[in-house]
Amino acid sequence: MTVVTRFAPSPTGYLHIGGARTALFNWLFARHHGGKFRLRIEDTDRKRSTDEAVAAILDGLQWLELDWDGEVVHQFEGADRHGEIARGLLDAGKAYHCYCSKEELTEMRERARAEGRPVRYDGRWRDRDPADAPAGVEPVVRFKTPSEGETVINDGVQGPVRVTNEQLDDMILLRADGTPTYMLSVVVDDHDMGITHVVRGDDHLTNAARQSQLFHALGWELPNFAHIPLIHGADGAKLSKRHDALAVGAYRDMGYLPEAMRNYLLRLGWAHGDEEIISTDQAIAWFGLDTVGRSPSRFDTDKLDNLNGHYLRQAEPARLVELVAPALAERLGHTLEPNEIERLSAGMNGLRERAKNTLELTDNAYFYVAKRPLKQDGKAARQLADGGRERLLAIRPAFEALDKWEEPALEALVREQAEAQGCKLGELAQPLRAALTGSTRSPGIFDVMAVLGREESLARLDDTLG
RNA sequence: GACCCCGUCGUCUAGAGGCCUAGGACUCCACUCUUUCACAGUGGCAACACGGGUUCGAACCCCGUCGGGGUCGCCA
Repeated sequence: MTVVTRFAPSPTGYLHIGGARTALFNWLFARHHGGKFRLRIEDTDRKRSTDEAVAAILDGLQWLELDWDGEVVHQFEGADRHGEIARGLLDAGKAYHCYCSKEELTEMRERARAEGRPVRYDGRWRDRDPADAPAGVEPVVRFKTPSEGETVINDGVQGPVRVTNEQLDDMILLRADGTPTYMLSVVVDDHDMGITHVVRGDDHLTNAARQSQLFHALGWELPNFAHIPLIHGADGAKLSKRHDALAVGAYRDMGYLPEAMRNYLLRLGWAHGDEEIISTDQAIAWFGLDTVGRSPSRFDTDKLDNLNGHYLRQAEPARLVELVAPALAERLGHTLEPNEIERLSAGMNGLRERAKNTLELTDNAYFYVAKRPLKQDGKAARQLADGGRERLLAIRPAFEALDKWEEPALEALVREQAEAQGCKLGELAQPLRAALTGSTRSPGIFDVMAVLGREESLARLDDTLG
């Protein structure tokens, strides 16, 4: 059997962290088994679905590099097919028309709640004579839920979950306007698309019982269900708008790398022994539903940052330059010139060691392309004022005379000069850093000098000495 | 409220009856390295929710309590 999974978001908002992880698990599971990963947009609620949301979801998935197989399925396009299925159920006596008004339903629920009874539709139209139908009321179609026995979901993550059937009321299949509901559409689509494994959030667990009843009524084979625990905010509550920066796109904007995001999301609810840094290939090889945890987890930015820093240090300089270039260009007011890009590329090795996201990387990289004369920050200015300028002045000729403007030679020279001046290396290196970078924190100063080159280095030096 | 799920360091987790005086990672602290900041390395703080069973033996099995979460829509 070829494994077919799907990610089925509803396009009512952006792709959030929880959805992203669901997508990741589905993707990983499919890739692990050499199967298919399908994407289906659950847009049966016409009022709330938007094209912008669809675009945002696709965009988020693409950023995370979770590629789907085949065409994107838009659920609503199958409305006719879903309607047919519902009518078939009606003909088979497995569904019926219900003429309850919304007011009636609200009242029913309120009374049930007040009396402490389970809140659900009481099935009042289930066996009623259709001749009783009030005139002018468009009925909904409800599914005749088995009233006795229990429904057992053998969940791939949660294990067997039993729900007594009397707990489940007769769900609506077709709305009064004839459009299918989600409950109907998922079942039909999952069947039609040959979905073998339904991997989704825990919040769908009870839905699985209802859906399983529909599968049975239709005589269709049940897919394997796996309900993964939800991700909560740092405060332990369900992820919501209060927890800012939920959209995966927001993480991209905050300078996170997709591979870091994938690694982080993977470790939320899933583990492979003590492994922490897991490449995507390795994840595909190792991933399985059986090792998915059962308890919800909290989103922890610190860990994400740490992982992002790790992947940043691994990233190719050229790629990082590309990521950093737009923001730098904006700050500079012009698109980067070839020599600037070259300088950034050369400096990236030292730069990427010191940033945990590309925003920080951008800030740290700025001095390489900044126009002279550089502005010194407070601490840097102090370094120069506290005798630093004099010491630099004293070694300036030695720089001028240096043969090879390369890191080892530069370092040797400064060490030599420090000894000659009878000062510590730092007393020379720090003012140098202040003059060349405008800051007291930067990559190794000899690295910086080599990247900057003789001409630029001396020019920056003179800016502060003159 | 009813039903369902969950409960190991602050966080993510390993653990599938003896290998556990509970391991790793992040955070935090100290030290080492060091021209700064980082990185890296070393060390440290820190957990089996509670109460009963079962068993020679329980973080692991059972029951209860408490706590957290989810679902109860003509939303998905």
